[in-house]
Amino acid sequence: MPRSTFFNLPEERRNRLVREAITEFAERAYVEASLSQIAVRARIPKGSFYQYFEDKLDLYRWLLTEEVPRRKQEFLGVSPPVGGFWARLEHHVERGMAFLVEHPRLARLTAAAADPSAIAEVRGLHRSICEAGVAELRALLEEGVAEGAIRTPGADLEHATRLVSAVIGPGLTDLVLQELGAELHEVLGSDSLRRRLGGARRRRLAAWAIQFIRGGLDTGAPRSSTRKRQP
Amino acid sequence: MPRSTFFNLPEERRNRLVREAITEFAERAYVEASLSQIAVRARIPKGSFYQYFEDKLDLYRWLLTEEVPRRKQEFLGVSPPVGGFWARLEHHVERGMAFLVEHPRLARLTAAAADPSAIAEVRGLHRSICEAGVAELRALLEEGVAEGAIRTPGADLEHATRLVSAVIGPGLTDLVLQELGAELHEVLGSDSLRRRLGGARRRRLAAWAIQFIRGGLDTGAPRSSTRKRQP
DNA sequence: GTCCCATGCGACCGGTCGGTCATATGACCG
DNA sequence: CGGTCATATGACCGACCGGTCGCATGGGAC
Repeated sequence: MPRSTFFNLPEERRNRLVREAITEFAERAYVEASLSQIAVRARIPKGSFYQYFEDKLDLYRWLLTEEVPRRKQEFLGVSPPVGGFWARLEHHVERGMAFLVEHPRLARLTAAAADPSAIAEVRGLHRSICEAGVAELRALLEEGVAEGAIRTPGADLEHATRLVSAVIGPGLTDLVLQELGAELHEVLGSDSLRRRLGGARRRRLAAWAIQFIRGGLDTGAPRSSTRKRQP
Repeated sequence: MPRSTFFNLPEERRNRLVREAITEFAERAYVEASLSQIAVRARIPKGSFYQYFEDKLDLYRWLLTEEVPRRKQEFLGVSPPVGGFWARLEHHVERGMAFLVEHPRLARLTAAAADPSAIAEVRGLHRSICEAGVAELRALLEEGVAEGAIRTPGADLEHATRLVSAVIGPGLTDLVLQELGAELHEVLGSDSLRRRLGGARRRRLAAWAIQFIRGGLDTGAPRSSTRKRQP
């Protein structure tokens, strides 16, 4: 966690630091990212940085576990659970795409949890973020089971969650980039791409993905309901 | 490409270098990987390394585009196209999982194509590998369309390919790791995990994944067949 | 023998990194 | 005013990196 001095910082200075840190960690993996560069770009002496954070990992961890999720929540708002399960899931997916389009750098930081790393602490951090995401999705799918929208029996819900997670994570990201006709790195420089991928197209894509997932869960799961769990 | 001196090397020395390079690049992303470490572990002076390769990227590129694909082909063998489309796809998926289980390090190098990188050349290399993989899968799915096994009209095949790719790529990898109860990094140290994930369980998982994909393609695609392409 | 040349080799180079430390600054207190 | 204390600062540190360079070596050609 940041030191108290960080939170006492004049707002403009603190914002500069956070903004440049997000940019750096969005464009470069943890090891590639350079504190010196962040400091220079934020016009904050490196010595001062260490008054605000314990070290590089402290900053990274705070971004991934506090700042980015906070901003994501802010963007998503509180979405009241309206409509049937599939409509809710579709809405969830569409909002996720909207976040990717409106805040590419924040979305990239969220996705960084899937990056490999040779540093054990970073791996652990990424892992915990991944698992939290999977748990959230599993809870959502469990609602679908409870409502009878999904016929998957409990034993396979874990597997189903993983596949669905891959579809709405890397799969949809890939698809969105394809639609934009751009690479991730080009997209990061832009603050907002809403002009290139508006709500209508996003909703069409989301509906399409939901059809894919719905079909997969409907026919895929029940046939393997008799498999045994590993000991 | 490696220099000619590399291919003239005594076999044992060359194998040591290749083995240690594969290990290093499997465990660490490109930027994290250290030539010095590879050289030390392969007991080859760093000066000598530069007799064999232009630079670090030359080695990495050769591994990703030549050596690893060659070994993968060797492992997969020439699989004659027998059975219907879905049976063939299932076989394809099962063999992919087998490769992951029997040669985790090689499989990890193949998957490295999805890693982000701030180095333009590395990004380009990764991108070309990814696109090649997608093209291969698309060709396969086109067979399915030709045979009438998939009802997806042509316009959406590109999108469908991307989602299927996410399922059998990151999705299945995640699922396999879940089955193994291990993290990727733990798995890399082992040469073979066949005792922990044998053919029977692999086939069950593959069949499960195919059901998921089949259901997704059957119901998901046709409904959006009327959408317009972007200008 | 002597020359040549491909290859082996490790000390060395410039550069960047994450992180530290001695000092400077300036607000507040007596 | 002098003293104290939190904070600001940038020169500096040791480690490591990818890559180079000049010398060593050794097997033919003659």
